[in-house]
Amino acid sequence: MNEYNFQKIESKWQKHWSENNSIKCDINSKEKNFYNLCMYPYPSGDLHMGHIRNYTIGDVITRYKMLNGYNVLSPMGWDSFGLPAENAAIKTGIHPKTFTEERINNMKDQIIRLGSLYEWDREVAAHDKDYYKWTQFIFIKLFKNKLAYKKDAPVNWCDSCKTVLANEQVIEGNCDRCDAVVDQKNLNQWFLKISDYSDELLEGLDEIGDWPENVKAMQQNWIGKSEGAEFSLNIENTDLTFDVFTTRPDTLFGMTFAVLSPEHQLMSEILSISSNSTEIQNYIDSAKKKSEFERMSLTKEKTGVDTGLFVINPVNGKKVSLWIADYVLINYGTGAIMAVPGHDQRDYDFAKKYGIEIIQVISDKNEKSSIEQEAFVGEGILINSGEFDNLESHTEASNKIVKFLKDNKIGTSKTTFRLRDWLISRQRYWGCPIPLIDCDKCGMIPESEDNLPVLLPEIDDYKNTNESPLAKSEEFINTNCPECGNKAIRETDTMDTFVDSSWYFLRFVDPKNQDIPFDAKKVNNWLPVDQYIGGVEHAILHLLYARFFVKALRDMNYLNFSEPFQNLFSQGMINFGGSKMSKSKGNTVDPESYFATHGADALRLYILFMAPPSDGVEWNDGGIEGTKRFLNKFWENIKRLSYLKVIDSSVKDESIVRKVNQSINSVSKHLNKFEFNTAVSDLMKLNNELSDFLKNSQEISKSSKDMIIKNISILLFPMAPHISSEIYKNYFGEDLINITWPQVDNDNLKDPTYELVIQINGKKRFTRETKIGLEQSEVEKICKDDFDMNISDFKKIIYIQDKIINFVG
RNA sequence: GCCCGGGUGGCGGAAUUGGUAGACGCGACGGACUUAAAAUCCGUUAUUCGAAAGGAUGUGGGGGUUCGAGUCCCCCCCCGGGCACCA
Repeated sequence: MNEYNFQKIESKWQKHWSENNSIKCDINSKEKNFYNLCMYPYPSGDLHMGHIRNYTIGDVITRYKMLNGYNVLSPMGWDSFGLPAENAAIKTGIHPKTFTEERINNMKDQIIRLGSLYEWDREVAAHDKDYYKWTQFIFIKLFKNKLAYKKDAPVNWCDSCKTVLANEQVIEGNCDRCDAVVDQKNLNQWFLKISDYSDELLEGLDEIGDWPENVKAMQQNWIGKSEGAEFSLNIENTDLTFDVFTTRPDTLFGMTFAVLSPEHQLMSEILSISSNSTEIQNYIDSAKKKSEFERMSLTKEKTGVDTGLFVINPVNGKKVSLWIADYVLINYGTGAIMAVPGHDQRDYDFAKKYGIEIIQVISDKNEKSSIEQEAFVGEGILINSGEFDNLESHTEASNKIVKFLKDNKIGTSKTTFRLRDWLISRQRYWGCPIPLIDCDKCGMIPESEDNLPVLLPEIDDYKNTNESPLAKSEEFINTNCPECGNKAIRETDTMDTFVDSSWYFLRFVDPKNQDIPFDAKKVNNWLPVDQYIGGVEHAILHLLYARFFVKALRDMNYLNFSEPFQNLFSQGMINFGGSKMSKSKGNTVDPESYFATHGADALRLYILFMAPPSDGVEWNDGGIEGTKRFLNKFWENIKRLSYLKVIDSSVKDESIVRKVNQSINSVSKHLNKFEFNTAVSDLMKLNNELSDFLKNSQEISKSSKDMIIKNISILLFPMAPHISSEIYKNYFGEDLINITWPQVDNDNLKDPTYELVIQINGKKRFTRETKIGLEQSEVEKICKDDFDMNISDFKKIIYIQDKIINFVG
């Protein structure tokens, strides 16, 4: 054996795995299937450390499962539609397709260079017409099932990107891509009806397998279910009514005013009957001018205008004033509220500012329930509430009052969600064309399935003005209606790329199917994904949309399960210089350079070793030296081990063989629990033990030598597959990938001696190397003989076998 | 404000779930090899008192339970992430 030449070894094995189709699952198998999936990446061109961490973890799981006898499906593909390719095209004139595919090739090389095993025959790319044909197909099915619709809506418009953004893509009023301020604009847009599944998306989180609690919590927050009541208020002396939603029906008697959002549909009627119409019009105009962010950030000072009109409280007939204020949002609930300043802080602030009456209707037994300084939102009993006095808030009284509303046909119980429908239209070129046709006669008609895919047209200029660049192609726009054959116009918007990624994990099971998006039998056999691995940045958007897609496809009979991802693992971010690595900050660490200087195995080990994989962590350049050193020492140790004189007796090897067995035990446990950092440290410890053994030994038995080299290679294989494959091949002539993970020998786990801790009153006083399995009396004797202790002086002795003895007194 | 995480040496982090706190690695310091450096190897490395043997303190802070607490209970502080005028 020579020096550890990682360059040579790594390229040799990467070639070997590829040429031998080392990972090739039997898609028709029904037994021991394991679908292991890493989130497919946007092809930015270069792998960054986040990818490295993601794919290293994924590859550890793939290889570990393979050696444990699983039929592993491990595919990889590309989330290859999206803005960067298009922006580059505007700048350089290179076609987005050319640009994208160059980057895919580059990134694929790097993924292979990391040593990750993927079944590349199953590769899919969102921009490939063989893929987006089926994205369009699914969209049409959604449309036909009334889960896709078009409507005029105030949308988030980024004037820098010239496109609309989903609510999820607006971060504190700014575009999450370019950071420009997002405006409100009214546009005719496509939506997917995710709100139909609000309840199921929420409840599914309780039934799903192993997902990080924080991801579940984030989705719960996002869906934002709240239960309460809805009832209508009548404007005095008119036949105008509007609905209000409240989660606190128990405070209904405390309503001292009502508020409409400035965008409320009753505005024109109110303007026509209010004596205050000029002021109202001014207020509506000024609210319109404020961006959503401005409105939200002005949390301290609430503004509003009195309509001079009154509404009647339906439970007690009390007349209260009607206001218009922009602290009431049009797109939550009904866009109108009953205001109970005594028990809601926002209403309280407003009432104080405008001198509106504040009534207390809930009282606690202690003085804490005063409403002198602020609203009282705690629990208590109802007061000033007529027949409902003395009921307990919030639940009991709410139930009774809701029942009253129902019985008197005033209102009803109601559940409201924060989750809105998913806006998927993008006025962009590099995305999946929405396959619909607008016919004057027939309306919105889907392209006939035989004509799919609706191909992206070739255009000269990718810049968008105020509509999608697709509109620049006359050839594309002008078509015939699939129903009546008359001239008709194509939809020119493309889809949000999150649509592409909402079903790719289904296509992987059947990637070459020319007739349907995927075969139901195969998908039902392989899904849900057994292990999904990706960054926490997708905790809400991608994961929620994919869950929605699966539920919708299930209801359209394309599959028979409800959740796409049984188990989810979110790896933490790798930072550098205290913040997220990004090209604009110039604080990136390029993984590729480490392939050359340290090797993929050393990089993989360091990535795994640096921290628990779900934690965020700071990149430390010195750290990778440590794993490189470890691999060098490991290589040298195996070499020295192989040179030892072989003898028959294995008596002297017992201890090191037991250490190997202990490592089989601990590495297996840690891998099962995703504790890769401690799995690596187990192997480092074992390597140190091996160094010590080699320092003191000149000879070894054949069986011990084989046992050590064999098992230590297998244990290392999931994490550092190249070096371990090379060693295994050198010694046993076989491909490690076909070997079975070792069983723990439970009879040989415990060391024969341990360090007994002798405590007096709970404090450590002495330690002593001691045989395991001793009775208390034997240990007491040791303490007496060796440490001169007078046992009878103590009141109480606590003995935990093979651990500790504590003398109390 | 609400909901999740988390707080352990100079640093990243371990700790069999109540039983020797600081494994493993990085860094630092000392030594060997070398003309020298790198690489490699051997030591030391929580703080503090002590020449040493040895002692005291120590897991964000304060209380408690226990023979024994990083781990369990109560109160408080700080940091990271998510949501937020959501009625």
